[in-house]
Amino acid sequence: MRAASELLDEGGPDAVTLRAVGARAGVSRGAPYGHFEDKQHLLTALAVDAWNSVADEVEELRADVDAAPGDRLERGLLKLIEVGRRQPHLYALMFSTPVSGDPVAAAAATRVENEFLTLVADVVGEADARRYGALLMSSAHGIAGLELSGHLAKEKWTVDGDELVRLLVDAIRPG
Amino acid sequence: MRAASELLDEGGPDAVTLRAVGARAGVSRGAPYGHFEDKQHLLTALAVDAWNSVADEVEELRADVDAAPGDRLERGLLKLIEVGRRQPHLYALMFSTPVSGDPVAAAAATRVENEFLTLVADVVGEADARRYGALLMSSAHGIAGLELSGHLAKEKWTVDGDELVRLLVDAIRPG
DNA sequence: TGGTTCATGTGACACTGTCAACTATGGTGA
DNA sequence: TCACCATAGTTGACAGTGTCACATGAACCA
Repeated sequence: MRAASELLDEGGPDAVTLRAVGARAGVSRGAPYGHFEDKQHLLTALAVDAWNSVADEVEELRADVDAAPGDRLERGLLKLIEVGRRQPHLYALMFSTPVSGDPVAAAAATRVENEFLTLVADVVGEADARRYGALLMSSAHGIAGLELSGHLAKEKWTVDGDELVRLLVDAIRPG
Repeated sequence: MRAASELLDEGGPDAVTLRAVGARAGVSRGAPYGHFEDKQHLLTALAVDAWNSVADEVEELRADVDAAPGDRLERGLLKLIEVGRRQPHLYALMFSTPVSGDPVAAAAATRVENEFLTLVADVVGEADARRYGALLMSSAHGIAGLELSGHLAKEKWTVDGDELVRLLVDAIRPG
């Protein structure tokens, strides 16, 4: 598991061959089949860990009552984007694994969504939280995606991801 | 090429095996190597076609001077999202192919970006076009991505992709 | 006619995920 | 101490995969 996670960071999903995973873990190529039904299930397990990790970070951030609601929301969105920056392959995995079908994966993703929902509600109120929550998650995901594929070059757009998040949160604020 | 495109739509990138492409085109598995350096280059060629196709559609839409600038922008963003809905695998390919390194792919993507840029400028003015252009493309891409991975269920967020685009364009309008 | 060029067919290679059969290994109860 | 069992790991085999060097064949030009 740890071995697979390292290999994913180093060379992407294609580098996560069962041979390589086994070698890194000090076992043989067939060993993972004792723990995972499938290569896909192994990758899904990595994605679930990532979702839960993001949920933990946002949960911790939400506990910081000193910060203004807008700042907390901004930093929460950046937590997600930073996964894309630091572990691009893992990030891609989180969103390429279809959540429907795997209840465990769906639950982990729902944790993150709910964390964001309360963060957004603190800024725009309960009534509009869902609408704007969907908008913010979409936009944050899009920013991460465009950064990842190199379509968000600063010399072209004059802004970077962080500024876009700030722009977005400001635009959402009531009034 | 046509054969590869069909196979991509039917079963995703993994279905685009050289054997299948050859069979569908009536030739043998090694034949594509006369036309493409690599399987990756073949897939990139599909992505370039898709980028140019979107650019054509937005260009055509931009010529419709009867529509309000805001409506044109809205419909332009939906053009991109609709590729994600109708040809999810092709859409994924457009953004998984890194534009840096392949100048042809970069040029095709730049065409789309410039089309959107003028569309945005008609709404917010030249001065803010780049900023808001980046925001809108990011958000549209994020909406398409979340729809694709099933994270944008309407029962959860009470809105769908189309409404998010409308919300976004309204939020961008000056004043 | 002979020669050149180019698209295509073909066999081979190393590699992949997968699985059935086999082999430790470590603990349980008698 | 022994037999028993569950669990984890190994290993050989299988069907596919992308890739490439080489052979084939047809179309064109001198």
